[in-house]
Amino acid sequence: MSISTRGRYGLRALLEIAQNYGSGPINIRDISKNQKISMSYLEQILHRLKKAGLIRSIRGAKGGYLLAKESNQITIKDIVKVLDGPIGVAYCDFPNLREKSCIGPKVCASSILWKRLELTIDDFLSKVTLADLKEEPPSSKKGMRK
Amino acid sequence: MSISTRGRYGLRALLEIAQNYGSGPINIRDISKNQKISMSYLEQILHRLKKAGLIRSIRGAKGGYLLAKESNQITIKDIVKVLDGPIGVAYCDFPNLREKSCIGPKVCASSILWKRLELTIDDFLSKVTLADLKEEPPSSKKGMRK
DNA sequence: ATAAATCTTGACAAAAAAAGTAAAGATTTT
DNA sequence: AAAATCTTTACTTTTTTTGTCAAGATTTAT
Repeated sequence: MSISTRGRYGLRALLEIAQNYGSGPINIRDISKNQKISMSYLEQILHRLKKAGLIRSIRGAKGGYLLAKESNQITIKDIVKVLDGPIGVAYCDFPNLREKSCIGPKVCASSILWKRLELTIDDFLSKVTLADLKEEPPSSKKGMRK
Repeated sequence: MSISTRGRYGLRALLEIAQNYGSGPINIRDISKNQKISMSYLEQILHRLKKAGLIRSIRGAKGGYLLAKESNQITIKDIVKVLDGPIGVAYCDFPNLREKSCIGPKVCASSILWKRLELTIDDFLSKVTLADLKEEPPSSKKGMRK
């Protein structure tokens, strides 16, 4: 009942990228440094996020990563789904029974419970976007660090 | 983001025990047969549930397991907690930094998110009890409560 | 054009967690 | 006393997670 480190790292990387909006693409090396995640592992994670259409990349010198959509269009659910797989809390414990598709009402009762839990989580995660978590842009009086 | 098989099996075993209310204790062998879970594994699971005070056991011939409380006093959260451990969706990724307890606002934003998710799940699971999932005893009409 | 920076991809390995098995022992009822 | 049943611990296997490594492809700046 927990989020994998891949999921957590992915969210942090995305926040880093989102934060950088307006300063052009941010490269893996910087994300790695700021978030203390190894470059190799980051490559894997970012590749998944890219394949899923959440970010896009620019190659070559001065390249890096950018959000593929506005940060308020990217939900946490999207991210978790890409990095942790679908939310599936539990599937039927007897998917392969020939005689009937389900062993009986007791099992069904629990299956239904897990399904409802899944929907609850899903609902929560699809209502929060990257924008909700993003720091305000460092425009005003406060000195900004790069 | 899923329930372990131990948790799922445990819930099913408990439903089996709850179902049997009024017919005295039910033994491991029967639960094992009905739910298709190995006796050895069940022993492990039931022992945890007993230690946690959710069920009690009667030894010797004609012995078996009983709920330790009314089925409406046992929440799914109780069960999951015993079998899957506490819900903890995610902890701080940098618990050991000496300088400060947190690396910065970006990390905090995600930590807070995971904490809120945790509370959401927790809330859901503590509102459902075994009684809500239990089948009606065979004599009565088939009423479905919410 | 070329070199350097950067993303891309696939294979592999170490570590941790989950799932399950086995067996000897203790207790109680009949 | 025997049989049924729960108790407990140790161990093994399997799966998942968490990464590392390395060669390759692409693009930009000069």
